Formats: sequence, C-alpha cells, structure tokens
Amino acid sequence: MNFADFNEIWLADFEFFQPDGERPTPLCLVAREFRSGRLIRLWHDDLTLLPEPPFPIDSNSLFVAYYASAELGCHLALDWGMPACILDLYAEFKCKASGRQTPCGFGLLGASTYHGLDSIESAEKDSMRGLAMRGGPYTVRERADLLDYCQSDVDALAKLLPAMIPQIDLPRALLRGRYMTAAARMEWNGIPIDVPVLRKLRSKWDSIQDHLIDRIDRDYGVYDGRTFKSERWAAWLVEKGVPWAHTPSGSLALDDETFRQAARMYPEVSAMRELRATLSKLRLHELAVGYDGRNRCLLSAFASKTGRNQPSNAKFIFGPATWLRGLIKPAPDTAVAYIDYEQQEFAIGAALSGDHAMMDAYTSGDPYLAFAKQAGAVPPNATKETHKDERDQFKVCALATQYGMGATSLAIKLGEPIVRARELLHLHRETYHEYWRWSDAARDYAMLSGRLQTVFGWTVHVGTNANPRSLRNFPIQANGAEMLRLACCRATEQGIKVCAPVHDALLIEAPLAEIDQTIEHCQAIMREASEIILGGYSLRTDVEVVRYPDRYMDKRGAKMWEVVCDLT
DNA sequence: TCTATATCACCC
DNA sequence: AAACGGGTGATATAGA
Repeated sequence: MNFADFNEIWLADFEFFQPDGERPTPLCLVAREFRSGRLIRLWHDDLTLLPEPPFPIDSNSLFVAYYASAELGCHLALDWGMPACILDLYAEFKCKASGRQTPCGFGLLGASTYHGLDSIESAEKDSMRGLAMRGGPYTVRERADLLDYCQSDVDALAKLLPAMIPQIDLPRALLRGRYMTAAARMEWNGIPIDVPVLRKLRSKWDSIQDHLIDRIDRDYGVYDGRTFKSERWAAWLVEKGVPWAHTPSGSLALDDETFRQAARMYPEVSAMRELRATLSKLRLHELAVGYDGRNRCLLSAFASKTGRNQPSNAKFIFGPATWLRGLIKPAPDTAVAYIDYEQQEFAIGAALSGDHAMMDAYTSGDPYLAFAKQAGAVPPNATKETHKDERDQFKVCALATQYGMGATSLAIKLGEPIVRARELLHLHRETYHEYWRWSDAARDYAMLSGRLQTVFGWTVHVGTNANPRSLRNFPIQANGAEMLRLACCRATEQGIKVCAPVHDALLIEAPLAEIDQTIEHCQAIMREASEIILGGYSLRTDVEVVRYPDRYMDKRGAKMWEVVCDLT
C-alpha cells in the first residue's frame, strides 16, 4: 500500500461550534486535493444542503486531517458517510515525536514547527477559536475570517503532509486513522446520565459540605469556610502534642496515609481524617452533559505516551471517583453494559512474553491463585475461599510487578515485613522466568535503540535517562491500548452503539430486547481483538449489565452513593 | 491578586 | 536521588 495508490488525497478541516456536552455544529469546511490543488470552501448553509461530502470518500481516496475525530464528528452531524481511508497527522506526529521534546506541543502548529515549517500565529488561532466557540450568528466579515482561518490550517496541512510522508508507515497509519472514526462515533453517542439526580447533587453539594464541616470542625477549628488551613492544623497538632510527618519540601504531609498512621496512636485525629476523605470525594462541577442528557467530551485519542485516550477527568463521567458513576442511567427501554477485559495486563504480559506458566495461570481463570499455586505457596486444591489471604498477597504482587514496584513499597502496600515482599517478588521472577527475560529485553532494547513500539507500531521515544519501570510497562499498557482501539473500531463498524472506551473496557448501549445479544457480539469482538494483538491468544471479558430503570453502580462507590443520597 | 509549584486524590 | 506505570485536576501555599 502506497500513497501513489490513491487517486485523490483530500486535506480537510472544519470549524465547528460545540458547547460542553453537545454534539458539534459544523460552521464551515475547507478541503483541498493535494496533487491538483483543487480547493473547496463551504459555509454552514451550503454544507447542510449536501447529502454527501464534496469529495470522494471511497477506498480510492485518502482523507487527511489533523485530529480527525473532530472532522469526522462533523461528518456525523451532516449525516455524511465516513471516509474509508483516513490519515491523521496528529496521530502520526505523536507516533513520531512521542517522548521527544517538541518546541510547540502536539498541535498542528507544533507539528509544523517541528518539521521546520511556518504556520499561522497561535494568537490568531486563539482569536479564531474564540469566534467559533461563540457560536452564530456571524457577520459576513466573520464568515470570511473563519473560512480564511480554516483554509490556513488546510494549507499548513498541505505543507506538513509531504514533510511527514517519508516516515509514515501507511497501513498502520490507516489503522490509527480508522480509530478516529470510532472515536468520533463514541463522542457522538455519549453516555446516558440521570439529569434530575445530577441537578439535585449539584445544587445541594455546597450545603452538604458545609454541613459536614460544621459538625466535625467545631472540635478542631482548622477550616476557613471550605478551605483546610494547614497552619491551623499545625497549631492544633502542637497544642495536642501530636507528632506529624513532613513532605520532602518541609511542609506538613496531608495525605490520607499520614492521617491513618497518626490516628492509630492519636484517635482524636480520626474524625478529621474521615471528614477530609469524604470531602475529597465530592467533585462534579464540570461534568459535560448535553441538553439530551448525554455525557460527551473529547476522548483525546492517542493523548498518552502509551496511546491511551485521556479524556478530561472533570468532564468525563469515568474520570471522578467511582461513586459518581451512579449517575449513569439508561434511558427508558434501553440498557447499558460495561464490558471489561479480565486481568488484561497480566494476560498481555503472558502472551507477548510467551511465558507458558503465566499463560496457564491466566487460562486457569484465576491468575492470582494460580500464581500462588505455581509458586508452591498454596496446595493445588486451594481456592479463593480457603486461601484468601495468600491469594490477595499474590494478587498485589502480580499487579506490582507490572509497574516495577520494589520490595519496600510492596511491603508497605501489603502491611508485611520487607522480607516477605522480597520473597514474593522473587517468587514472581522464579515462576515467570520467560516473562522477566522478555521484560528485561524490552528495557534493554529501549535503551539501545531509543524507542519502543507496539505490535502495530505505536511508538515512544526514550532518552538515556529513561525510567526503567516505564520501559517495562510500555509494551503492556500500549498494547492494551492497541487492543481496545481495535475493539472500538470493530464494534462501532458492526453497528454496536459504543458510549465510551475506558482503557480496558467498553460501555455499550442497546434496546432492552437486544442487549443480551449485543453483549455477546461485543464480547466476541473484544476476544477477536485480543487474538489479533496477541498472536491468537484469547482474553476473557467481564460484563456488568444495567437495565432501565436501574442505575449503574460500581461496587467500590455504592457506600458513598448511599451516604450522599441520604444527605440530599 | 494572579500565577507557578507542590502535593494529593482519583481513574485504569 | 529515588525506587509504582500511564494520566487529569483540585487545592493550598509560595512567589511575583
């Protein structure tokens, strides 16, 4: 596959209006055919008259954009078809420069500058973006300005493309472009939200906080309104003669762990700890919910070094604490399902390293218990119930190794002596010998070559000062991201309504009558995606179904949800 | 008073 | 020197 195989190469950019939580409204489109230079400029009124894009979108044409999910969202808004072949220069630039210093970030301007090209001033960009965000109506002059600005981005794209072509791995680039279609569809769908309850929470939030602070802080006097004053806390500690830990920079350590430790010796600290923990979990200001009651926001595809999506935690319902997911509620006659890979990272490590013991552990259905058995720590007939404590320790150990945790941290996490942590880590190395050889090799390869890649070529660049734990983690996390992207592509292409991707999970939606078969379909797709990424190795998935009129509830957040509901 | 930095909490 | 990967974002305090 080659650029020359395409009859036409269209560079496209839309300006659009999109308030938080809403779908985009296209304002204008500029498109230019790369080789002929043919130019199309269309304002909103003309766009809406077109039943199809003013350029071909079949597989003989290449659609080029910068962060294409925005353009593709406009296609959805106009009820246009999706281009068969998409090249997203944002994704390609990320691939090329991820981990490297870029003088002006990862926007179109950054990519142009990186390649020694001039493009428009960022000040002009800001003012035009402001104009688009303002929304209509627009004067004749403003329309012309927006179209000119839109065209300047297309012109920049036209310069950027030839600069980047020599290093683009086209088949894999098209796979990344394909994901942008899936991202656009997911951003379009959004997540159904219980708006009446959201409204209630928002309106009562401050008074709940005040109520809690009033009740507890009268014994301490450390809050100024809703603000915790560390000076006052320091004074209280001195008055009570309570010794306290400090951060490296010398200020008071105020993390929950410090409070927990202190509360053991000085029980009067407990109430303040509880108060802080409760207050810290109360955040829901910016959640982006549209007039149709759907949570929508930019998924920020390919944003992280490992290629994960990184949507705003404030805007995205899966960002804040888990109890807020109680706000997810399917509309009448529909259901949602949260389908996630079981122990995805453990399985990826097992399969990519070819460690048979580790693969067997995954296949057993309970990798952590299997690990304990393989290590000889529990008898072969042990179960979750008979050896819960041992299983928990091996679970924590297995997860810790994925991030390269050391014995000291593991010991703290387990509440066990450091010798026990060392023993567990040693058992992991002994039991999963091949895995460690593979992990060492990834680290060494990265240090020698200066980069790491996934099976489909997502790349990170590393310097000589790279963190070895990041290097070991990259193949696992980044191939996991690759797997979920593929699943998103197939699911959306096969007509499944995907509301959101969540790193190792999909939230899908279907009419009540179809939900069961849709779940099966989606699970099959996710399994196939794992097989494609892992050379035939299959991952299992878990499902949580929520049918109208129930609401979604994460186990971890159920208690907090109750507490809050009692106070409202 | 505004901004930068450090710290912390949360997610997978 | 630290030793838990990838993130976003709120908050408190220090500094301009």
